[in-house]
Amino acid sequence: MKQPTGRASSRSRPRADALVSSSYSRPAEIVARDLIGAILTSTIDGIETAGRIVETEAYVGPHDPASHAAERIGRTARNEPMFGEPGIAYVYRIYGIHWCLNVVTDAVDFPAAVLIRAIEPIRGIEHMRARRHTGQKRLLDRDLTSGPGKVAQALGITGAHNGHRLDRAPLWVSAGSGVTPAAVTVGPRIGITQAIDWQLRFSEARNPYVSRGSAA
DNA sequence: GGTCGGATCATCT
DNA sequence: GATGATCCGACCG
Repeated sequence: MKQPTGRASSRSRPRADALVSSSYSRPAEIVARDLIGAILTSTIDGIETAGRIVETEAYVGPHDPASHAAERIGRTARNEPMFGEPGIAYVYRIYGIHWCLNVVTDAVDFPAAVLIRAIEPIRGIEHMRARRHTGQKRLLDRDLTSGPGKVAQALGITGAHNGHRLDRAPLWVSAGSGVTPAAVTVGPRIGITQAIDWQLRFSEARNPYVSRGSAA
């Protein structure tokens, strides 16, 4: 769709409250820690939903054997966004069923990313419930977004958002109220078979919206 | 409370 | 042809 000359649409203009690109130009494990407490908002399909990030995982570079861009794999069509600009989304399909949202970090041509594993719903909760609803049972609030596949489904995130700059509609990250280091729990990543002892999962301590399997 | 298996497909060997 | 940064329902206790 063409825009009138001299005026960008709100869809392509950065949000004033969005985190700036330099926030992401740091090692993934630093960004992953800092994103705890930040706000993730989507306006996909005309529906606004938002949540507070409460759990992340860092995939720190080619030396990280659990990364989609590990050295042994190299640069491929799938992991290409991880080599791109810090602050863009890397969205991939897993198990043929679910979508997972990552934020690309560090530097161009250095593949690193932060997986958004869980958020605490803030706005559009009934829309999230409608998107997540599958069976007969009404989902508890804490089951709406307590896992990476759930976050994507609740917010309407799909492969269509792969490579999207996360400082603007329809999907962006903005600063939250801030979380002290003492309130962040660090532990091993989940669902991987390589580097299982690397302490690269970050979650807000005692938050009921973190995924199952998260350490106390 | 915990564990188990099926769903389902893009990606890479 | 095998695998996977997951989820959910079924079943057991």
